[in-house]
Parts: sequence; structure tokens; C-alpha cells
Amino acid sequence: MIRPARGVGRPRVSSRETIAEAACELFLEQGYERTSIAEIAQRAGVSRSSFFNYFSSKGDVLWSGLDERIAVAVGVLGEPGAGEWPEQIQAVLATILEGLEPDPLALAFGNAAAMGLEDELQRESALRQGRLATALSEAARAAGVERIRADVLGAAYAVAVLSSLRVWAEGGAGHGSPLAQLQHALPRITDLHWG
Amino acid sequence: MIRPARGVGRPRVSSRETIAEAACELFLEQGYERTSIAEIAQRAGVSRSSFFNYFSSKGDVLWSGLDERIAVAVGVLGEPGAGEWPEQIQAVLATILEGLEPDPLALAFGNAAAMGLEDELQRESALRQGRLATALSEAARAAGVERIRADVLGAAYAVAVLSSLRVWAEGGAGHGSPLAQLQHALPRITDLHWG
DNA sequence: TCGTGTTGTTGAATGCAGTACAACAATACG
DNA sequence: CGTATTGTTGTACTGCATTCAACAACACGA
Repeated sequence: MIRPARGVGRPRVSSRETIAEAACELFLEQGYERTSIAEIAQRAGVSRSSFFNYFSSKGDVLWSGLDERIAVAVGVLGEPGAGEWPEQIQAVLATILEGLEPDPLALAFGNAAAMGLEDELQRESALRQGRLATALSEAARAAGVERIRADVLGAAYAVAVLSSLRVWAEGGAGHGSPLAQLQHALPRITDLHWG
Repeated sequence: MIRPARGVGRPRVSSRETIAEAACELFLEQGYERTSIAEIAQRAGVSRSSFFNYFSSKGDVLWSGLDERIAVAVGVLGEPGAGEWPEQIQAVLATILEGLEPDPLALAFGNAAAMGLEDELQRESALRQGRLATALSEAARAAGVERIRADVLGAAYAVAVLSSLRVWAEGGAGHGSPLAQLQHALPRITDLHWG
């Protein structure tokens, strides 16, 4: 994590927010692929080296926010007994989307065409979906659910989370909340627990 | 596509099979990440440039076989009326795994640890799963299924296909067939069509 | 036999992502 | 004022992927 500017050592000159803003501007102006890290750094007023002090990759600018939330959720799902009841699982999933504000990722979903991001988003979304699905499946299996059913369950929940996020972001990320979308989707999946 | 060696023009010196074999040898010896395209080309007896005449990337060596099958399936799913009945969808999915023989991808699944491929496989599997899921969801929606249910349905079917492939390959890819795995998984999902 | 068109091979050059690292700058603290 | 700590920067390097021009090997017809 990034330490506070005040304290020991040289204070930071920039911030994740500043760099992310510069990056998003460029993504909108000329597309994601056509924007190099060097350009982002230049617009943000730092060196290319420093970019990597704030983000580990270009994609990290878009995904770091969601990734942190997913990592927390995956951690919780790994604890014993986390997959016993549908309510438990659904509560964990809610924490992923809870209080989510418009961020670079939401902007990317909302302007995927302008940024030339359709493929990239599909690709990276699938990765997060897979991560979540795996954790969910393992939690379900630990609770005694048979493997294939657990896989289906995990995939269904994971797609619901990512879909909710996408729908919310495509709508402009100003109106409503991704949680509302999720609450609408979850009941359909609950049936899968028993069958 | 690659044209036959006999015909007009200079005949090919190598083949996808030759290069794929060289690549797999190196993957097993020293891992996937640690193997550069230059090394693969050298072992296969061609230049680095020529590698790209046969494969579009290092990952393509592993995935081109499955990608072609998925592309066909996605094309079929895009035709009108392709998602009307569960039997239709399941028949299309069967064509993806039908007659699949041990190939670089199966070898990779079976030796993921030795090749240091766990992350890469998770990542790339998720991408294919997402592609399939999208096509399936759209076919279901075209058949009148409500959106969220269609998404869940598509995700469930897609994970079943990829899981079947993985289970088969992890078992050595010699015994059984991935189709058998799929036949075992599909009935659990059929319920989702009606709810 | 000799062009000619077609196709495959090769090397060189380029741009970009990501990593490693050493030199240097700016702060707090004793 | 020295020292430890932390942030910034430039440089160099590896590797992926693309582009392009030059060249090589074949079939075919004149």
C-alpha cells in the first residue's frame, strides 16, 4: 500500500488519483491501446519510472479498485464455514459492490467504444469473474456441495456480480448503484443451492 | 489459414505441429514464462520471424486448437433460433469437445505446475469461458430468456465446457474423453432453462 | 530454358510493457 | 549538521509483437 505523504522520508509528488485522471483523459482522447505509459506519466507530470511507483501496470489503473475488493471477498470466502448459507455468500458479494463510486473502471465500461476497450474489458472481466467463481466454488464445496454444482453456483454468482457492475457503469455510473442490480439478480441464483 | 505445402509458391519448411512440439518440450523443461519465442523458433529450426508465420503469439501455441472450435460454436450460436431448445445448445457445446485429442493445451493442463502455468491457464481459460458465455447468453436472450437468467445460463454452460476439458486434461488426456465429462455436467444445468 | 507470379523465409528495425538498479533529492529526527 | 528513510528519475535490459524489404524456392507457361 501507499503510505501517507506526511511522515518519514521524501513526500510524494503525485498520487494515484492524479495519475488515474491523466490516464483516463488520454484513454478518452485517443483510446486505451494507443495510449502508452510514457504518455500517461508525461501528462501526470511524473517520469515513466514513477508511474510504476503508483500502479503496477496500465491495466492496474482501471482494475486496482475492484481487485482490492475482490481480494478481500476471496479472503473471507476462504475462511472456514463461509459458504454454509446462501445469505452468507450473498453478503460477501454485496461487500464487493457496496459503496462503489464512479472510478476509472466505471468510466471505462461507460465509454468502452470510445476507448476501444471492448476486447480488453471482456478479457479482464473474465479474469476477475474466474477468480471470484473459483473462490465461491471452493467455499461451496467446503460446505458439502457437489463439485459440478459448486462450479455452476460459483460461475452464476460471479457473473451476477460482474454483470451488475457493468450494467451500472454502462448506465453512466451516476444513477442508481451496482448493489441494486445485484439484489435483483441474486434471488434467481438462490435456487441453485438446493436442487 | 495455412495453405497446403504442395501448390504454387515456395513450400513450407516447417509446420504448426513441429513448432508446437518444440514449444512444448521447452515448456516442460524450463517452464512457460521462461521460454522465449526466440528459443522455440531456434529449437524448431526456423527463425523468430517464421514463428509468427505459424502462430500469432506464444499463447496461440496452446490455445489455437480450442479457439477454432469455440469460434465455430459461437458462429452457430449466432444464427437465428440456435438457442430455442436446451438440446440445441447442448449439441453445439458437444461439438467443441467432440473428438478432441491430446494437444498442447491438454499437455499444459496436465503439467501446469511443471510449466509454471497455473496463473496463465486461469487467466486464459477465463477469457474463453467469457466468450462462450456471452454467445450463449445472447442466444438464450434471442430465444426469449430474460437477461439475468440468460447470463447465468451462459456462464453455467461455459464453465461446464471448460471444466470438462480441464478435468479430462488433468487426468492425463489419454483416458476417457472430455465429452463424457460434459455429459455428466449438462443435466444439472438443464433445470436452469425453466425456473 | 527462361522469365514470371506466388508464396515462404529471414533479418533488421521499431514501439511498447515491464523489471532492475543505481544515483540523487527531500523530508524527519536526533 | 549528519543520518536514516522514502520518493523520484534516468538508464539499461529483456521480451512480445509488428512492419517491411530483400531474398529463396517452387509451379507454370511461353
